[in-house]
Amino acid sequence: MPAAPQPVSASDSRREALIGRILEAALELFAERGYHGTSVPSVMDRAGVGGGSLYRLFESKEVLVNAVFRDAKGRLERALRDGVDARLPPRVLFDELWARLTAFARAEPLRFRFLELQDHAPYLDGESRQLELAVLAPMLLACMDFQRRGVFRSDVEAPTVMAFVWGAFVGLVKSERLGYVKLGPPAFDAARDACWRAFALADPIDPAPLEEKRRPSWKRRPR
Amino acid sequence: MPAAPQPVSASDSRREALIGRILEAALELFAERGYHGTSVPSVMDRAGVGGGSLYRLFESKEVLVNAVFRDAKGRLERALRDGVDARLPPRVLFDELWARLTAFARAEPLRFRFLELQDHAPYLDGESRQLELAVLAPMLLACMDFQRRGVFRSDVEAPTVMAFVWGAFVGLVKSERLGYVKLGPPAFDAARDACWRAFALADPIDPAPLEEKRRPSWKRRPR
Amino acid sequence: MPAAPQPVSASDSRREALIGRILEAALELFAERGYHGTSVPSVMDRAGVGGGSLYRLFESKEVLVNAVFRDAKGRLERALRDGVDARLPPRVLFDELWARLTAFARAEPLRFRFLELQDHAPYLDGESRQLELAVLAPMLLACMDFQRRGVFRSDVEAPTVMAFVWGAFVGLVKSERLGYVKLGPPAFDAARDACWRAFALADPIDPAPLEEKRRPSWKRRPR
Amino acid sequence: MPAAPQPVSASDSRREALIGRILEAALELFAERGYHGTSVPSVMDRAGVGGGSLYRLFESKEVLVNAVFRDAKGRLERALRDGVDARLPPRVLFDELWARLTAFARAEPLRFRFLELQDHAPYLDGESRQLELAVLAPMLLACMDFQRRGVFRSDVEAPTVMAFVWGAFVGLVKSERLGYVKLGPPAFDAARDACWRAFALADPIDPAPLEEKRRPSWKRRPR
DNA sequence: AATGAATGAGTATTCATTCAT
DNA sequence: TATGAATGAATACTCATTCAT
Repeated sequence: MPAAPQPVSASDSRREALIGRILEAALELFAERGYHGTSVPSVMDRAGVGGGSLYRLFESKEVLVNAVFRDAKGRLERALRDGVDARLPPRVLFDELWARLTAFARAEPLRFRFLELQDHAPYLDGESRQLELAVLAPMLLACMDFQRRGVFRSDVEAPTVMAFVWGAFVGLVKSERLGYVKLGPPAFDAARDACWRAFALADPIDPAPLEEKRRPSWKRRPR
Repeated sequence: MPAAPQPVSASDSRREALIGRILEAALELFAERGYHGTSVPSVMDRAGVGGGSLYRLFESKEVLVNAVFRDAKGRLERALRDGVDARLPPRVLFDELWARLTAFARAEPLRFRFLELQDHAPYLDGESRQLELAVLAPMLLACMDFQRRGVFRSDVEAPTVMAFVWGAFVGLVKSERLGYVKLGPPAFDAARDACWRAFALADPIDPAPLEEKRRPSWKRRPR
Repeated sequence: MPAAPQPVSASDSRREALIGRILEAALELFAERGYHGTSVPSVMDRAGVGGGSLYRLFESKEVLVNAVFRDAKGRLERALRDGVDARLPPRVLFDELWARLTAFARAEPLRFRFLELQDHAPYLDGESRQLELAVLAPMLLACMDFQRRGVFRSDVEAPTVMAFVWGAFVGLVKSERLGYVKLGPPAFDAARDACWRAFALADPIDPAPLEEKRRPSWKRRPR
Repeated sequence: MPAAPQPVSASDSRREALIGRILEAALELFAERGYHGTSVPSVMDRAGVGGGSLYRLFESKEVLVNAVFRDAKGRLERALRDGVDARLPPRVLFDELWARLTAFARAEPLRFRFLELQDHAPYLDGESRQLELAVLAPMLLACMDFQRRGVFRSDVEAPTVMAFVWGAFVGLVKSERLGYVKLGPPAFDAARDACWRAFALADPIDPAPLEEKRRPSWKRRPR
């Protein structure tokens, strides 16, 4: 089960390293200044590569930003999905996802910020938009499942719940970045519980005892 | 009680009209493509003015974007604040603010989107940032008041509550714009109730009977 | 003998005053920053007139600079010519002209500087260039006369003598403006004598006794 | 003794050539139309380079004009200074300098004209102004030396003598450029002698016999 | 393969000039 | 008559992209 394809030759690995440097540099700049605010030469400088090399690997600025997007979105997707057992008890599953999201935002602030900035920007291509859905889909399914099982209320549609929860989380992160609040683990936990209260039906099915099993993946770096 | 100063001459009113056209054109483009993605000539074209005119009224692109920001933020502020009685019962006050926010987002989608794009972007000047706070402050005060009076839980700080609620709302609006969900009044009401549940203490102080008085300003345009 | 034409009506005199203000403002700016470095709006501002007025009186920037040039050159011409008796003894005549030149440069530094800057600039029209000659002609005639009468050497042509003397004078003034030297009347007198020595034949025809009659018009302002 | 550093690579020499072409083009245009009258695109066109290239080598129009100035002033300085023996007999030294100045003005009319246009113009930077003094200093020293040794009169200060002589020379050159006079070697020699007479004391210390040694470097191109 | 020199279309901004009021 | 709002061509400068080395 090769998670990452092995480079087959020295030159391949050089190529990979170069791509990595460029993607990293581009991420930093795009996240900080946005797509239009970032010049290709500034990416070259930061990555320490010449113009020709960059353009051999990415045929245009648009292709580059899409690559950065797919890389970041892919990492987020894996961070949320890998090794999650959808059959966990709802509350545990919910907490697990929230914890993973928190960990990702903490470990990869630039990627998180970059992804926030790009909501269907016109320079994103079809494939990138597909990925958007790929990230949301499993969470959406879980949400629908919760509703079907009576864990979540059904007075709002599942996508709306998703939008709400995702929005609330982004709001917290953005607010911290702008310096309006300083958030530690307890605050994130409280926010998580607030989300749960917002949509959960008061249910004896999902009782307090689960409390001990929570907080499972607090420090893991998804990178 | 003249809310807006009356233009005292024909040339003043022409000037106002021109400023209005430019601000409108700039808003549309900035909201759609962002600051760096919008060229000054494109604003001229859309506003139907020559280059010199725009630069007589706004001395640079930065001044222009700040003017658009202040205009939009000011409208939002007035929409949220004008005629609100902070002494209403908590639940009624909360619903009122939510309704006003909803109405603003509906009536002024471009302005709302533009404001969401700008998170303390480096081209906003001091005065614009002041306004940012001016909008949040009353809501923040209400939130702290709710906590003090035991209406809201106190396990999260008020700014965090604000960030959460604001983020959730933005998440909903953005999601609708991207076509992920279609939201009608009932969905917004449900989201409002979800927010309330997220932070309210189950309290007999704020009893059900208030229910009848809700939904007060559903169609008002905040302008 | 009306030197300046009398304005025949109130509106004529307003017109004259306006023209005067514009010419003055333009002179100051052109002298300081040159033709291309001076914007028409800056002239309007300094003169305190609207764009339309300026363009009614001067149909273009080129026409304006020519008017300034002719005004300045005309003043210089009159300063050098009015009331000069070409039949004075050579040395006296020479000293007289030098004194007038000095007085003009002192009294009208901006005009002098402006005139220095414009050597056949391409925006000067035929009439302006004619004036150039009108200023030089009498001096040139005097110079040729001196040569004919054996007062000046004849190993250089008269125009060359003129160029030399004029250049030397401009050199002094420019040098003072740039702060390289500080020149008082004695220095100008010494320079005058140096010029004389440069071209005069040691002649018993022009003996020392004339000394008393010199320095005749030291304080007159040619304006 | 390598006067100019050898380009160490092909790309270095291409770079030098490009810089040379740009400086040449800029010189021609600045000399003809002045700084403000010359557009950067016109320099590009004349040099046959694209916009980016010019701006890679010179970061702004101001930097460019300073480079042209320094290049021209440096050439003039070397033309006046290289291989001059300050211990030559005064008259011989004076003639030598005059001859070099003449040769420079003949060989490099554009550079001479350009330098004349710039009188401490506001766009010249500190380094350029230093150079200004570097050119004048040796001549000034010689002049002061002449005064100390009783070769030149002392009724005017040395800087004034310099200003006079330099101004006279510029006057001649300018006059020829404008077509007022046509100057050959004899005319320049006569002007030189006029300058000498203007300031020299009649002295037996510097007798006629030196006459034969004069006119030493009439055709040398200063670079 | 990799560089960075070179390009030229594009950007923000200014300014000579016109014209409605 | 006089103003200054309005224009649009032109300017200094940048940047996405190409290509010779």
